Amino acid sequence: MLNAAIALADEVGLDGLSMRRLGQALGVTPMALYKHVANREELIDAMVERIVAGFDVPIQDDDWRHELRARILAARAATTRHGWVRPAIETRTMAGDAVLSHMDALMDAMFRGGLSADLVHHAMHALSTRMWGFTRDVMPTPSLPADASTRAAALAAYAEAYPAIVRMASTASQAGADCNEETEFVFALDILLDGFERLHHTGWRSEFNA
Amino acid sequence: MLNAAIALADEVGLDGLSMRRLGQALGVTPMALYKHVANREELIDAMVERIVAGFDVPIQDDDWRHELRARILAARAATTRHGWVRPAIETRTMAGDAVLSHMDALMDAMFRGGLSADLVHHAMHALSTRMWGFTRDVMPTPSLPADASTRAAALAAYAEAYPAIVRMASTASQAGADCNEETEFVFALDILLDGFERLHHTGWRSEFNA
DNA sequence: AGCTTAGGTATACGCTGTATATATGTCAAG
DNA sequence: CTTGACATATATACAGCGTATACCTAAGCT
Repeated sequence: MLNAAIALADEVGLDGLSMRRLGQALGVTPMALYKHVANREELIDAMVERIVAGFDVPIQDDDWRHELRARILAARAATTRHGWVRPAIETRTMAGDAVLSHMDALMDAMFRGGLSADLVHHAMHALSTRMWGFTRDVMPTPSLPADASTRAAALAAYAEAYPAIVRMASTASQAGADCNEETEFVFALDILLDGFERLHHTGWRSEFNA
Repeated sequence: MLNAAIALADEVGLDGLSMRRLGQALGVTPMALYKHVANREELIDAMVERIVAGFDVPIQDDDWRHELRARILAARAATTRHGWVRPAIETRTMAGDAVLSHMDALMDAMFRGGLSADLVHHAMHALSTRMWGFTRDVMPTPSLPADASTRAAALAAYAEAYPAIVRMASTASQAGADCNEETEFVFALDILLDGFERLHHTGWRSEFNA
């Protein structure tokens, strides 16, 4: 049943995963599902646990920075394979075993690297959902009309109202293959990891502990 | 009507804001709302625009880093006053005028600070929803039983399964007043801004542009 | 043989967004 | 003063949702 639910969610998304549809996919009455799961939320909990438990982390004993990176990129590989995982994780209200294990592994790596409990704590918050390998993308901006004549006018009006956006959007880097979700994700992740490392080396302490 | 919708959402959350309830709050049939708004999504769009347009940014011409910080903290002040804004922004599929203006202002500050279009582009992605002043918090972990005897056993089992979590959770910093959403937000924001600045000074370029 | 129990079914309730068709009240033009 | 247009509110209805409740059936154990 979990497999069927995951397959269905892969196909129709989290919103499309209704108890009725899942029942239909299994050739069973919707209410039959409630013999296996208390309610829809619990079903989604179990689906998330299944995915998180399956994170494929490459074995390596390297420094903490590399381990964190590897674990998070492993999470990313799994969570991007299943589009529904993002909204699912974002709406979970309680961590399950697999979720706790992932978090524990990240924190353990930092502890082994010598980071203070203080810094580990803040680092986890700073990572936020990035520890699961995803971020909300910046909101999509309206696209220009296809028609050539109206397009120029629209672009001009656009450049007047939002000059910085247009300036950025018209650079080669944005138009080129560089604007890639994976690249952006790693860029931000490395800034955070660099930041943690720097604070660690300079003996940072939170105000509360200073 | 927008005011009523915002007031209702403040009270019952975004999910609680149904067309029927809003109609009731206005003493009007649900379908009456559709004379003013195409559908529920468009209503939420308008609500978000209203909030974003009301960001209260303190005037200052300082360096780009301070301006970004001030704008984002202004956004945070507004979006945390209304709990529904987070889920609302996260589900918007297209940026409106106010949203574009906010993004434009952030990018403009960076351009005036001399950052390359390349870096500005990546920085915006790295900020992600943080540019609106919020982050998903790390998932809540189960709390220990209140009963003293079972509590000790639960804690022991917990420490066995998730040693790093327990180690972190049992430090003073976490138990104390330091674990504060605001503090965590600023901590992560400053790491990102520091990172942008550092990359700017060392003349970073994306691989694509290298 | 009889009981428990796991699993499936049927029906129904209250909730959602919204399509469609109809009514009302205001105001400008003839 | 009437007439028609337009903005607004209404009434009804449909398809979907999660799930409470009650019932049934077959397998397994004592």
